[in-house]
Parts: sequence; C-alpha cells; structure tokens
Amino acid sequence: MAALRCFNELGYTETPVSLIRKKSGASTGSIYHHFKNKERLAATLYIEGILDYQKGYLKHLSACQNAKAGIFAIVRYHLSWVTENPEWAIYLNRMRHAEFMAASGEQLNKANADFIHEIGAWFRGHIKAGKIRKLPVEIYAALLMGPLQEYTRTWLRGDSALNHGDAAAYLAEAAWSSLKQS
Amino acid sequence: MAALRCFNELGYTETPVSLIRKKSGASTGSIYHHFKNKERLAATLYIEGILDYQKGYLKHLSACQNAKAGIFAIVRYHLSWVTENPEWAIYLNRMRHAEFMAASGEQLNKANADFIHEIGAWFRGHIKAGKIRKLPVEIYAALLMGPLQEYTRTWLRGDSALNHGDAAAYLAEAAWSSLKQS
DNA sequence: CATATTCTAGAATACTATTCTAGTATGGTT
DNA sequence: AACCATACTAGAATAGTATTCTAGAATATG
Repeated sequence: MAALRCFNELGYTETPVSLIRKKSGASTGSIYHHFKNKERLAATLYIEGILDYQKGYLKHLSACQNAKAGIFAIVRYHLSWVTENPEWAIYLNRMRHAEFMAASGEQLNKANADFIHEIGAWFRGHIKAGKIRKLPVEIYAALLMGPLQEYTRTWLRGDSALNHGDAAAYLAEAAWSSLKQS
Repeated sequence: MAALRCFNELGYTETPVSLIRKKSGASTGSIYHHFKNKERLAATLYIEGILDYQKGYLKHLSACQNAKAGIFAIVRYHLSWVTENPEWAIYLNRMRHAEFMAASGEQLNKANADFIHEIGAWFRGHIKAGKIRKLPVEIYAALLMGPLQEYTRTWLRGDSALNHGDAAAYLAEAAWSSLKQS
C-alpha cells in the first residue's frame, strides 16, 4: 500500500489524505468508500501487518516441542521478520501506541486475544512439564518481548552496528535464562 | 498542563487546539505565542516529562556504588515513577514513537544523549570492575529497559492485577541475572 | 439484457490549525 | 512618573485538510 510509505516517511499526522490519493492513484471517493476515515485506513494497515507477524510467530512457536528451542525460535523469528519487513516493522512500531488503535480495533482486539491465547497454551504446556518457570502472565511478555521490542526499536532507527545474529544470541540466551525452570 | 489531560483522553490527533484553549483558558494567540504549533506543544510536554524521569533515574543510579544494587534501584525507580506519575507515564509511552518527536527534538536529542552518556559511565565502571558483563550497548538497553517498558505498558492499560512490588522483584532479578558477570 | 450493487470521481462542505493585526500587561530606564 | 521595549493576549481572518455528497461508471447477478 502506498499509504504505508507515506506514513513512514512523513508520519501519520503529517501525511495528508491528498498525498495518499496521488501516490496510490485513487480518488477521494474511492478512498472514503473503502475506509471510514484516515484513522481507519491507518488501522487497517496496522492490522494487516500485525496479522502477518503473528501468523509467522505462531507457526514458528508451535513447531517447537522443546521449550528452549521455542524461545530461541521466537527470538530469531522476531528479528528476521523485522529484517525482512522493515517498512512494516517501522510502521507497527510507531503505531503500536497510537491512541486510536485501541479504540478503532474490534478486529485487532480479537486478533490479539487469540494470539495471546495460543501463546499461553504453548507456555502452559511447558510450565506443567516443569521446563518453564511459573510466573505472572505480564512477566512473560515483559521478559520475552520487551528486550526484542527495545532492541528492534534502536535497530530500526539505524543506531545499531550489531548484526542480528549476534543480537539474537544475546537476547535468546537472556530470555531463556529468565524463563527457564532452574 | 491541561493539554496533557486532553492528549491522554482523546489522543494527540483527536485533540483540537480549540479544546486545549478551553480547558486551559488560554487564547489562540497566547498558545501560538508560546508554541510554534501543536506538535511543538506536544513535544514540549514530552520533554518536560522525560526530563523529570531522567533526573530521578540518574539520581537513583549514581547513588549506588554496588552494581547489583544499581540495577535493582533502577527497576524500582522506574516502577515507582510510573505509579506516581501515571498521566505522564501514559503520555510518554504514547508519544515515544510519535514521528515528530525525533524531528522536533533538538533539545530532546541533547537530553537523551547526556542521559545515555551518564548511564554509560556508570556501566563502564562496573564492567571494568568485572561485576557486569561486557555486552554491545544496544543489548544493555534492551535487557534492562525492554522488560520495564513492556510491563509498564500493560500495567498502564490496566490489564495487570500484579502489584508493583512483585513485578519489581521478578524484573530486577531477571535484569540482573542477564547483566551480571557470572 | 436489465437491474442492483459496488466502486470511482471530484466538487462542495465543514473543520481545525495557523497567521495576523491590534491591542494590553510588564519590566526596565531616564 | 513618563517612556519605551518587550513579552504576552485576544480573537477575527485565512489557509489547508478531512470528510461528505451527488452523479455517474464498472461490475456482478438474475
């Protein structure tokens, strides 16, 4: 979508609908036929990206029987998805906290809930099996995804000289050692 | 500032300057005399918040001679600042990724650079002393702040039943074990 | 082929940010 | 105290952008 490039270059607020019109060749009427408004357009874009990310995430996670392998796979997957879809990653990263995502996201909430639920199932299995520590839910997300998000953020800004392979090693090791049952 | 409440309630884009006018009692002219435009107003607010956060951060960190104590202090500080300044925390959290922060932030970049520099100094000391592992810079931020940001985010959305004392314990322990020289 | 529905155009409208002009307080200077 | 300069306030005027609306074109359906 042309809107993605516009939003990434200029930012959501700075991108006039007229620019999206030009870049995409669509008319005002057409745009407003497909999307209720600019926010919804942005939200639709966001959802498209996040669904793609989540789909791969679950695929990689559920492919792992082994707890440690699962955690490592997630870290590698996250970094490679970001590397392969930098435009999307930038956009998702920016829009994640956008006020209207929460409101405008019936579909998004559903997707997120399902996503969390599936991950939860995987984790519970390994917790019962004594491979992963029993921790409050919030803490899993914080320990596993927090460092990934933070690293990704600086990497996307181009502030990182580190290659993803090395980063993956550090981050996976750290995540695993904080989550594993010791 | 009244603008803070408006932005938090409605979101930046959804908040018309006219509303800020009403809530704050200031006139259009007055607002535009003090701030170049709406973005700058938002950025000024952001900077005010982040400076307060950073000031306390450095105070707590530099008060600790001991590496482990420092890491634990940061975790506690972060959580208590967020608890005590939820409005600010919500705002900073949302605006962190806002496109215009980067651009509109001469002053902000300076503040961030100084902040990073001071933290770096503290870390380097403890790395030399063999207390903290030698890791790429990006990784420190990811491992220490990533989980805090992620946890904070869910807590601010009200999705967490966990109390901060418990959270602090988990997060501090995890951060320390991934950073310490073993 | 007829008809209904979806989609496209682009002008008209309605907001909202921002600018401008004129004026009002304030603080310093003689 | 009178004067000036500067900082600030007001609110109307302007400009620019999102959104709506009306008419018409394309596409699907019976």
